[in-house]
Amino acid sequence: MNLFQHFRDEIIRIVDELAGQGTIPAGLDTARIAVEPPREAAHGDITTNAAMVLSKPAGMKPRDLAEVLSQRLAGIQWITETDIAGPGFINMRLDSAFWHQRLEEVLLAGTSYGDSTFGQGEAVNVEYVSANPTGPLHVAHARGAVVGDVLASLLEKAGYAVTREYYVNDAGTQVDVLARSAYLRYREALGEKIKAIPEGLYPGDYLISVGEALAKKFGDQWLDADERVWLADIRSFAVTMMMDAIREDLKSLGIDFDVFSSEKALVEKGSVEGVLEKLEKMDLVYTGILEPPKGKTPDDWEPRPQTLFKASQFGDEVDRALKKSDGTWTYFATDMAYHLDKFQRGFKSMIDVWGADHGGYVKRMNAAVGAVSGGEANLDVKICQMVNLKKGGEALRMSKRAGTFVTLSDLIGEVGRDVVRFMMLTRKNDSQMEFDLEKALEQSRDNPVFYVHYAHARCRSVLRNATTEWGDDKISASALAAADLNLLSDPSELEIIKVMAAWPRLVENAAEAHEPHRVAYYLNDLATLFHALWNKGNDDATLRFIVSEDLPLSLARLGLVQGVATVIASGFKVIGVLPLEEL
RNA sequence: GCGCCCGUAGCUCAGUAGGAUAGAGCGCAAGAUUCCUAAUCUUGAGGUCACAGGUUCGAAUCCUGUCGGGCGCACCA
Repeated sequence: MNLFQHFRDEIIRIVDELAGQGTIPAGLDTARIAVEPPREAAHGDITTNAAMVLSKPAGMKPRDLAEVLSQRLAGIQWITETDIAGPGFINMRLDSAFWHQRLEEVLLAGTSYGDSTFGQGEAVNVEYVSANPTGPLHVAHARGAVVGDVLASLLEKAGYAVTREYYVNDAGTQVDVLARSAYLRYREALGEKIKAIPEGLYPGDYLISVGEALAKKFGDQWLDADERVWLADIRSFAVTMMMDAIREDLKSLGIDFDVFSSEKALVEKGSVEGVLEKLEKMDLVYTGILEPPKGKTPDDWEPRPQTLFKASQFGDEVDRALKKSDGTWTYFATDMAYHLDKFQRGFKSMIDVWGADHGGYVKRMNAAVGAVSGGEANLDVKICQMVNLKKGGEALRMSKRAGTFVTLSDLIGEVGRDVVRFMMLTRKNDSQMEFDLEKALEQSRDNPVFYVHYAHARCRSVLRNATTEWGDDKISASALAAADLNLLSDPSELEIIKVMAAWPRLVENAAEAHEPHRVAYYLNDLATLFHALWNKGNDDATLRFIVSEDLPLSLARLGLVQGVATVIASGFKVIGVLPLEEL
């Protein structure tokens, strides 16, 4: 349970009661009432701004209203103490038995602790990676892959019905380039000497095996054939191989999609004509000439009449082209059709995770979704800023042209899957990030992945030791849940339970804000508290987890340890990292 | 020139939909250590939240402008 939500419900009930009695006006807007942990632990366990946000509409001074609310709150179960502070905060303390119950709840729930019905089963589409099927994934894709995947897991945990989707751009000119590049390698595989890869084709070595596979399957039939003869076949063959490679890369990151949507299939189905028709009916399309971009006019700029979408009616700066000057669809047109397709599949809530280089595309896509859904659907685009790879403080230069760009599988090979996943969440998605390969492998406080792993391993170690001493049946999670947890009375023990009890709230808030990085920060905080508690046992032997001569106390403390391990495992599950038994 | 993102301790960054006295790690100084190990912890110093206005009970957070950095900027994807 989200305990803050619980007490918020209680406060709203009291407000209604007071309104019923005429103490305060009826029909006050309670939406802005928040129940939160206070910033300072000294202020209590929970705090509410209710008196401050209601004071104006209620026509009362904040502190007077706080006084009234506070008296009622003191009668609520588990609230042992209320206090009015500052401009009108109501601070409350909760009975320690309440916290012991929370620990019991953790132990009974296991890693499903924090699961919530907050999302009420709402369908959410999370689209991420969607890299062009023209080569292997590289480091820049890793961040989007992890952010999208963990966000999806987080939303699932918070009670949304999530679909993980990959949009395969298998219809544009870039896959023709891929086909031509593969054709070159095909001729190479049949014995022809290829000197330099011509400008405009993909030079990567990864296409050599595509050429070989083509030669093996199709023989020399296309050796002297015109492009029109082989283009479609080679294109689809190469795209399939690229997608297989990409799926393989994603699998090594532990990522699996529910749906791969093909741009080609969408186009062939006539979806783009469909979206145009829909827009025409709404009078959102016209033929016109766009102004040159302000300031810097491209050299080859010339006025061209094009089919345009009235994006400016939906918050974009200018209207956007749906057709190129040669009459073919723009990428934007197919993308619009794709998002309409998502909407028609029942998604009113869509999240796209994109790279920084697509930042300028956000407004028009939001405009597009607003238009095609008639304002019913919502699109949130998460832009992942660049990742600068470093090794021992020195920047690793990535250049496709020089062939030195680091692939995703290189990165995973270097530091491991779990480290990549966790490290990608150590920054907000819209902040740039430095990823130091050496630091990521260090076993120190510097490395948050290790630090959290270490806390979990320490928990497991203590539990193993206890099992040796007292046997398996006493130390299982369910047995520990039945222990007398009220014996946990040290402030540091209660403090760590309070942080565990905040996990359900964090899941809901992070899911609602679409901010998966909060999970990583939360785990780091929990690990910090646990390491501190551990060391207290070193300073003061009476605070150790295992006190041989006191079985009941030990069992209660082992319950705490099991709880910490459980919540860490629960968070790791969202991040997609396996907790370690030992290091 | 325009748009988006960012600007918080010496460095790298959080800041929980506007809350109380601004928070971590690293680095620096001093100390601790029989459960997983000095791979960890404790204490301390360190801040004009880029700058200037505004909104209100209350702003690092919202609005406007300025400065600085990143990404992008008819028809590519």
